[in-house]
Amino acid sequence: MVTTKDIAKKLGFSVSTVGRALADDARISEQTKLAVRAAAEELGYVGNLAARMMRGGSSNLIGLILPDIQNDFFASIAQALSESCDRQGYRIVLSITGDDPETEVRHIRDFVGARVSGIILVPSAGLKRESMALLRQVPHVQLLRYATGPDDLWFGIDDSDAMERATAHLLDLGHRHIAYVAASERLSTGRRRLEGVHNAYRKRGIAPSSLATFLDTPTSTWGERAVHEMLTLPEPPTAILSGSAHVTMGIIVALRRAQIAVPDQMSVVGFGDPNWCEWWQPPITAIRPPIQSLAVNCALWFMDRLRTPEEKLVKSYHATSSSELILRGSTGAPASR
Amino acid sequence: MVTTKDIAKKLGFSVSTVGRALADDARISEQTKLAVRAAAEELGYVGNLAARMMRGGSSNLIGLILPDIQNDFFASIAQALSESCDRQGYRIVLSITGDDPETEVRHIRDFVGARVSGIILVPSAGLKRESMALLRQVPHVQLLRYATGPDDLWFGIDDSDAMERATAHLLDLGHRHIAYVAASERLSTGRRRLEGVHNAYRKRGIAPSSLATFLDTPTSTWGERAVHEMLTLPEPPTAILSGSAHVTMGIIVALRRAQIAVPDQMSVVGFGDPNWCEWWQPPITAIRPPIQSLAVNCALWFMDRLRTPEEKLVKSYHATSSSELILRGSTGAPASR
DNA sequence: GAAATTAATGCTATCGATTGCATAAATACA
DNA sequence: TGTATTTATGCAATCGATAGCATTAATTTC
Repeated sequence: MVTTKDIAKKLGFSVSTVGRALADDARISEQTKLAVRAAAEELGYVGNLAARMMRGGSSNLIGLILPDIQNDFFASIAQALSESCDRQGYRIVLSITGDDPETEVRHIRDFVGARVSGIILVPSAGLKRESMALLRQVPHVQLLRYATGPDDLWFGIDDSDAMERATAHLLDLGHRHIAYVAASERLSTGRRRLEGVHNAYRKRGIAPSSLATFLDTPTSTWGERAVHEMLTLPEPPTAILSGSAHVTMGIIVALRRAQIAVPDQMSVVGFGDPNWCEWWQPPITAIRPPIQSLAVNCALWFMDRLRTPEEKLVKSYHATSSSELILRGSTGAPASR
Repeated sequence: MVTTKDIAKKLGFSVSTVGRALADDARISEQTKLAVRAAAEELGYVGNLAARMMRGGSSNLIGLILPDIQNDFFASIAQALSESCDRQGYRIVLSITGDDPETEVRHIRDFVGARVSGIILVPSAGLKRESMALLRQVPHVQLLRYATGPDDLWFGIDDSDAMERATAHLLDLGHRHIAYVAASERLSTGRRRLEGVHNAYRKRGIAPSSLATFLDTPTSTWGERAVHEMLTLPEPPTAILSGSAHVTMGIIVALRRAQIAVPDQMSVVGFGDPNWCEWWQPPITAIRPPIQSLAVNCALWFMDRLRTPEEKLVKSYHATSSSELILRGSTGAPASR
């Protein structure tokens, strides 16, 4: 590959002069700069980032750790982050962990090895001590999920509030037998969302005894299975709260297979609002988290932090944004029995 | 950050010894190795990739260029590629171009600057000369879309064959007035798919005069608009071929709004088979491209190529995999008039 | 017991870009 | 005309890991 040395040799200059010309140093004559730029262009010179980094420079790389990129939720985040970072010259190194803590450590280690400027992560459920130790070496911020151990910096959704409003909606419609199908409590988001469900009950003075929870992995398969299970209950629910879009899909498909009419026999509220929620028949009432703005805010804040001198850095920062509850056709009053 | 020098100082060894101990060099005594490893662990040493790269080493980074990560199609590719590469120790640097050639050049330039080991790209419609020149400096392979200019290495779907079969399915059902809604011919995939449609007509000796094509950007909005337009034709189609999943979504939503029954009044075949195709009512007949295996094959082939000595490299390689046509409920014989 | 071999480690140059400190030439000022 | 100043450039060290070539000590061989 072409180096400054090649350019220097071609023009009879020293590497210093070439380097300065390319950096537009004031000391270099215009004539020389033009010659150097022309030669660089001609030879197809592209500066070696590794060499630049060696001299204390930073890497313009930001590590992004996500559990899954096929999930619409995370894909939107990747898109928004990528755009925001791009605008400031940062590139994204992608790590897809599949929620596997081992993979997560490996990738974090590589990020540190590559001396990325920072790491934005959606931590896996079982974030390892080792990962935390590695993270301590690099500026980082947590997104969506929150794990104690790394720096206390977090951008997320007010999961509790969102879920509380969804639950309130169902309770206010008169539902008393509600099923909650979601991710296990191993994730911070799982815990918060369940908390929100309970809050809604508590604030209305309704005993949560009639709440049936189905907690496992947030997949459509789990949504389907949960529906089958809840239908065998002595007193089946009249409404379902879903904790994730994949689960919602599983639920509504299973309901249709079981020929249960939505919303007449069963109301459904989903967390997460992919396009098909609007297009489904009936359109699905759903919580729409502000993913886009969340990701953009996080990116801007984080990149600003990367430029902030050490002594001015805040130790702790939590930013929560609140979601919208989009009322559509999948919720209604319970059928009278 | 901790360097080999720090470890050396702590233990009273030279950096060479530390380096060799970490590299498990045979000349170093077991005792020393243990001491060095322990110290490295304790200090939280992570080798500096940049420094390693300076000495002719390669970067374990692979650049991935995609038009859009929110598209299910590309997200699956990213996932599969990421997993395959991970298994061989490669990390993915992500570039989302939004099909903008300017963004594409910038990202490719940065990839070259970062001395990535290779680039896997889905080229944008207007891949610039500058991009091609930069690509010439790095091993690369094209995925899905094919552009002349970069190396003649390509992994893709047999778009023509797939579309031909979908068209044949409709023709064989008796449809003669067919609408084809897809991406413009600026993309290689767009051209090939249209080619396939024509092939089906030709092989059956049917004049393609009754084929109405609606070519633009492959979005759901375009799908909706195209439906509105085709319904105003003097002789509206009895079947629609869609060139992308997004378009399919737009089409079926528009049809439902217009209260046109599928498949009784209108048959629909989509290119691309996201989950909801199966779950929609009626389930959508769709072409399922082997994205997963395509991505995995591409990744394995490419990483193997990265290890191949220069003189043994093939100059040209095209791999096409064929798609499946999944027959579901959205296609049927045309209504008799 | 002297020479030869092996084992364990150190010294130093290298990769490419950057930068402080010379140096050389050209111009300005007294 | 000689010194100060500006302008344009070169030299050499630096960043961290690696690898060829010493070097030293320990052990084996004849």
